[in-house]
Amino acid sequence: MFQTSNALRRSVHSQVTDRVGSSIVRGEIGVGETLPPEMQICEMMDVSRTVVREAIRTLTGKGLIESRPKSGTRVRPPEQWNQLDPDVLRWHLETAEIDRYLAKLFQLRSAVEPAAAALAAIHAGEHDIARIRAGCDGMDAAATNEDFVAADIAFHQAIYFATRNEFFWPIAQMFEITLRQSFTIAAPGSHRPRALREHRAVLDAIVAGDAEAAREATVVLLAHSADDLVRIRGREFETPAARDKRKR
Amino acid sequence: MFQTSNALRRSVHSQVTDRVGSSIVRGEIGVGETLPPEMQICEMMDVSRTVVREAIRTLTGKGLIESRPKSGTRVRPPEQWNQLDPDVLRWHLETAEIDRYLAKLFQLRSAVEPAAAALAAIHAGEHDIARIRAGCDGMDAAATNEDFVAADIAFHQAIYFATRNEFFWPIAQMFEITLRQSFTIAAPGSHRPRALREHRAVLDAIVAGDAEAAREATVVLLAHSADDLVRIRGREFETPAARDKRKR
DNA sequence: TTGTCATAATGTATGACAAATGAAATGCGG
DNA sequence: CCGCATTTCATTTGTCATACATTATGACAA
Repeated sequence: MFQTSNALRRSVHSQVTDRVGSSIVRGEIGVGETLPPEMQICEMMDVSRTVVREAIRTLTGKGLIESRPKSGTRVRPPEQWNQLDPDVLRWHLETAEIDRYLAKLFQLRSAVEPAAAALAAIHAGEHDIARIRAGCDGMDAAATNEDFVAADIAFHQAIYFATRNEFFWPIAQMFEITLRQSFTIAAPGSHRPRALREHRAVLDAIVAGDAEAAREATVVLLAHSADDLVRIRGREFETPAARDKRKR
Repeated sequence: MFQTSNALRRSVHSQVTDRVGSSIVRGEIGVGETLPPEMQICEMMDVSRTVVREAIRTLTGKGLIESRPKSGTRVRPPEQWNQLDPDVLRWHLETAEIDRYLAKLFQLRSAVEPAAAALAAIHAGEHDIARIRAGCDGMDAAATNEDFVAADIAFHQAIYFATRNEFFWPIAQMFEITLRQSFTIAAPGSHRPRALREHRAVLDAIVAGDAEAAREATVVLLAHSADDLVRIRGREFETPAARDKRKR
């Protein structure tokens, strides 16, 4: 391991994009403020203006900043960021408040994944089902915890792709980044048998083409997953339903 | 109206980004194929290499392409595109198959918005509620159909922001683009009273802090909205539940 | 208040060189 | 003469430097 994952080898403008983007997301620059003029950034990071401009272009494309002649390049309000962009997400995860972000992502997942399973039950083709089944089998055969997590991720991703709805795909992409973190911490080996059973239930419902069954099975799966997360990492991972139940 | 919306006045690299991105999304270049060398694009569009490179950088940031020295710039598989990116979405909507894309977006909306309303019921602050209420009032007071749609959009957006979960925000952003199209076509004036009543029901549930009620009210609202879309634009807008019901 | 202008920042153009890599050319042993 | 490894070459992207164009801000003056 000579490199920080895949960050060191990359091109110069990627590194600049990372440094600037990261400092924006972690709030070092503040909404509405302007970042230093391009030439000044060039000097600070010892790169050419070409590189800085291409980095700025990338960040503009992600909605983080907007620039005008004379007035400079300003940080846009976070409501306009592409929060689902993999890079933006990664910069978020570098923050100290990882648990809060994982919890919020789990909220989104809880909203989307049952519907994704229902759509998968309707639209999945042979290839899709093969991929989902491969995920199940991989979880079954997994020797190490790492293999188990990888298969688990593949399973869930396959469901998103099986919706045949491309707007679900980037959400799956995103989960790949985060599930890897939350699962490795939150999946105690003792729960594997139950997890496996619940995954197979989702698979069966999709194979049968039963949308409602697939939705319900996914809800159950996520609820138990949330229970684990609550137990291990705290109440932030609670679903609204569970919260209501506790409050009463 | 001297310009094609806001496309003509913009910077040169934005225009190049649009042209290239659009032609990729509409499949003129094909997955895995390489687009022409930078210099060639420069000649074709009569711009400098600086501009072309910045456009390519933007598209790379959206996941559409990846480039390597010597081998050129290739189109990545659509699974890796940031399909929720506003630009990518816009390029999609230029396609002939608008209905299919609107239908898919509605599927995502049906999945996300009930959960968003539930979260809003828990987390909304005074400011959030004021915005949601303003949306309702705006719908009530709307003279023209355009005003009505604008208020409607503001209402739904406010709910997404009220979740206090930034990962829901870009989805709201996206809907702003598309709701404007589907609503203007699919909202017959005769249904306004019912729509207004249902919107107020969501608002009331959020104000009361009742997550489950907010979810249910949103489900109802969306179901009726889907009915309208099905009636006007076709079966593609059907929800899975409605589809099951019809099949039985 | 209004209009004009200087100024500072981004936007665009051009030319040169570095680095990487795929493919052709080459050399060697069989 | 053929097959395989090696080397060389050429093409394309990546980076740098410089110059000029464009635009909007803020100050100044009528």
